[in-house]
Amino acid sequence: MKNSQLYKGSLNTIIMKLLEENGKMYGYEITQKVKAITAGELNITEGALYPALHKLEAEGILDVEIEKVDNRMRKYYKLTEAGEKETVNRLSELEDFIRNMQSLVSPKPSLEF
Amino acid sequence: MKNSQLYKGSLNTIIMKLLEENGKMYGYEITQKVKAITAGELNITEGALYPALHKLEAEGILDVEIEKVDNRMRKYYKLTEAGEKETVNRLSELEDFIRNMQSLVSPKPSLEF
DNA sequence: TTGTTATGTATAAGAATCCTATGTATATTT
DNA sequence: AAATATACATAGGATTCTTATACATAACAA
Repeated sequence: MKNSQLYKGSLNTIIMKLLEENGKMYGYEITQKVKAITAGELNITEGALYPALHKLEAEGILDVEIEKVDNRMRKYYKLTEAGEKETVNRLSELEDFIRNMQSLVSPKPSLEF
Repeated sequence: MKNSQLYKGSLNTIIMKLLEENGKMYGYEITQKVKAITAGELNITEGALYPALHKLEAEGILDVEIEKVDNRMRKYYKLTEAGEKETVNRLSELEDFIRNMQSLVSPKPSLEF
């Protein structure tokens, strides 16, 4: 896992965005989707994912629905109504964050020349 | 302070980038610079900043130089040679991070239509 | 002159997030 | 038969950050 510390704090936003986009997903599916989208660069560990899902559920952001596929358990998560609203906020925060980090890293050249 | 969790893990990179750009800076100056660049959106707390500076110094990333200005103490930090090399890596990681987060949030539209 | 704000550094206690390691279980591939 | 993939779960520890507190000087406002 080559995850840098930078990803710390972004897991909830990632989960919520993927659920907003895909309707419902189960944990293992989320890890694979993230790996695919980031070309293998970001690997979400189970030790981070499952507690995060449980917490989001406890907070009323996610609903869970258990299915049995191929004799194996799957817990499908989807956004609640409150979760959808909160997702909008989180994505807005993410945009601000990215914009601010880019400002810090690529400062606008001054116009004195 | 309206800092979201997203900034967690990015403080070291921010400090190193600012020092790379400005040569040497002291703690309070860093907080003000960040506040200015982000239009007040990111406020670095002392409780986060000073331990971070001390750790970077202990790791050999930063050198410190104490000055007395206006009867008040200032501790100027600057990158060591190792620190400059490490800064290149950190900035590269930050670029990857931002790119990956943008991929997750703004998925490329599929071309099937 | 007295209080507040700004400047400047520092640390302790706790919260939050994540990683590592481990555990359980079934299905598929080698 | 063994290894890998699928699928969920948690305990222990590391790391990072917030909150609160502390000390000290300078500048400004009431």
